[in-house]
Amino acid sequence: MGHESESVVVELGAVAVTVSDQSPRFLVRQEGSLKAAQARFVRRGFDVAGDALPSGQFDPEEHRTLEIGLRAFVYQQTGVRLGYVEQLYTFGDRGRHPVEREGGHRVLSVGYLALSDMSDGQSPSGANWKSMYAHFPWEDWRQGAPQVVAEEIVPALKAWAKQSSDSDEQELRLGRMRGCFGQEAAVWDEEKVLERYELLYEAGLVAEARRDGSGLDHLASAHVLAEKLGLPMMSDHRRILATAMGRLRSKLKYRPVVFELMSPTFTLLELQRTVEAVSGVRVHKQNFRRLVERAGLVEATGAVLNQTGGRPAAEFRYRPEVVHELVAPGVRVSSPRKFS
Amino acid sequence: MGHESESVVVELGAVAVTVSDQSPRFLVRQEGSLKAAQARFVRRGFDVAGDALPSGQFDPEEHRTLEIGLRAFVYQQTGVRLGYVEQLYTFGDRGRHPVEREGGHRVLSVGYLALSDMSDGQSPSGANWKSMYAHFPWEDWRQGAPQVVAEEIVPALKAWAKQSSDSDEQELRLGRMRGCFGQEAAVWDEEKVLERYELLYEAGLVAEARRDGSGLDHLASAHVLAEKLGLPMMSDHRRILATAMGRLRSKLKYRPVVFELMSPTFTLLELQRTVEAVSGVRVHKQNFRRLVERAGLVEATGAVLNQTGGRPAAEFRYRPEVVHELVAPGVRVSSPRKFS
DNA sequence: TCCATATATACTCATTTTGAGCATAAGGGG
DNA sequence: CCCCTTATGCTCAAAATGAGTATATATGGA
Repeated sequence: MGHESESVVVELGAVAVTVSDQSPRFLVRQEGSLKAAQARFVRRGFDVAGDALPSGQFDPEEHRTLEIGLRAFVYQQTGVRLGYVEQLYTFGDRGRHPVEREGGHRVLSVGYLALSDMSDGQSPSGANWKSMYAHFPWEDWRQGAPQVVAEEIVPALKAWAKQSSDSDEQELRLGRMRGCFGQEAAVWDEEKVLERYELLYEAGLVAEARRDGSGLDHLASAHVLAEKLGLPMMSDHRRILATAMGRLRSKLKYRPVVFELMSPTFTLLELQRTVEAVSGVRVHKQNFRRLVERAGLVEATGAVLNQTGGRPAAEFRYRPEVVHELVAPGVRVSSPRKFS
Repeated sequence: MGHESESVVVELGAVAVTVSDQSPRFLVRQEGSLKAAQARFVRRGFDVAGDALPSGQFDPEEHRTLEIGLRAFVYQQTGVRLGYVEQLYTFGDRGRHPVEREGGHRVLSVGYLALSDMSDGQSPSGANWKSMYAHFPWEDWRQGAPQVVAEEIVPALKAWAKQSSDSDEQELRLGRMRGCFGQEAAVWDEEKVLERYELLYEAGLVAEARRDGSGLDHLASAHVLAEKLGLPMMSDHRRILATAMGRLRSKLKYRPVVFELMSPTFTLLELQRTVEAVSGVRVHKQNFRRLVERAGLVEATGAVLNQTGGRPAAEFRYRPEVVHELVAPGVRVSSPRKFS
């Protein structure tokens, strides 16, 4: 076993999230943005349909830390300078990267979650922000359960369950379906983004599953359905996206990370809309305000904004001191049964 | 920039945790357990005092997934077959690994957290389990605030704060001290294990800081203090340990992971003691029982155990079904003001 | 035997937190 | 001024939480 065979190429990739127009969005790589040196490595994946996350090959000579490398790639490929960044997960299963399938080096991807305020003109022109829910249409429950869940996903997963010859396995699949999509006794849990995507993948319903060959072609309608299940992405990037989205929704509740998505000052409704956009569920306005204020997360600037369409709103700013105080609470979303 | 310079060596390491004798413990590598092929790589770190976590170099030829490689290394080096495993963090800063300092390849470490039930004879003879609190004596608040906090850590951190020439920086340091160690208005937060270790490292108080050269030698008593601040470990393994401990304490509260540390059946007091051992705080017995039962985490087996020293206890088992039910809750620890 | 001492388990009670809704305030546009 | 909209203050019941009290049932020894 020579040293050569043991070496591994490390790819750094970012899911950079922002919220605009009440939609969570993430950054994709611009074609043509790659330096020649990187292009060879990165282009390989483009034979697969769909956008790609900004990413590049970690260079130990150039990058003192992984994060430094990541920021450089994102800047090169999108023009965006990242602010808040946290590590998500390291993906390393054989065969998940297109380069490997062609017999190249084994590729390890270190995924990052980044949060940015890209409101009004903060985003460089040309930065390409894609809607999260265009790729995960079943994740947006702000207007109630999305049609696609009841009309497409649940029936298709029931059919998939039936296909198993083992009746225990059938029950297991149905149980997963219920737990993931809030059917029957189960309740919608907005954090299970990854579980849901993986279930759909395993059932062969999303485009990537068919592309990767594990798709179930017995369903004649499979390709029609896949089109209703959101836009596919290059390689396993949609899975990475799902990981990021789940992590973000979860973190929202116990750390004050929403503020990384806000401009320096904001109204409480703007804050609420941002939380709702990310979590995909609506919250009770008065209780949200109570929670945020009681936790000491914000303070009024004193200014009043009257372009809100109704009574003018007080302007607030984040109070970063909370982090050093007693406990640092996040913004808990607790979906009310009825919408306000 | 040749291809060679861009390749990276990936190390897989595990913090395998169990609880025995009311103490959280973790697995360390046995010297002499290494295959010759690995020894060269791994031995480098041994010039630094302290134990090492089981770890080895990821081999893309041999290991289809990172987890498979990890399990193999832990088995080879300790004889333990891991059960529950989750990824912790990928460490990649330049200079953190001894091999790099000698001019070798850049090393990336993917750290894992593993949980095992190693009660009564489950652990292979020779497996070397070390007490967590021997390395983090300030983390065990089950008997109230540990002496070392008030007598050593707080004064030393105050002294460290004073040293800064900038008075803003002084205040910042004091604030971190209070937040980390629950002084004054702040409350002890058992999850901040990593923040605390990093603060002590930054202040040059732990042995590793002095070893790595960032120690503050103006304090004549520094090496005396370092001995009271727990056993050091090889390389940055104590930092990885702190990461694992913090993650575990946090996860305990929202996922039913304690049961990975329990034997198949147990009494509620045994379960409580395990939670307390890991979280390092005591909980109210009656309320703990109420929480666990109400959440449907356990069910009585019907058996009764009367070797408990008092009234016989009912025997319980974990009910894995909860995970598929409505919400999957963990075991929230909420330290009461007074101890029962 | 009977008591002291453990632990086990059931229940109570006050306080807080949460979910939900009502009511009023204050802008803009007809 | 009326009406629509959003902002903000306040109430209220239900649920969760923190802290006990009370009682049950073992063991070990006086």
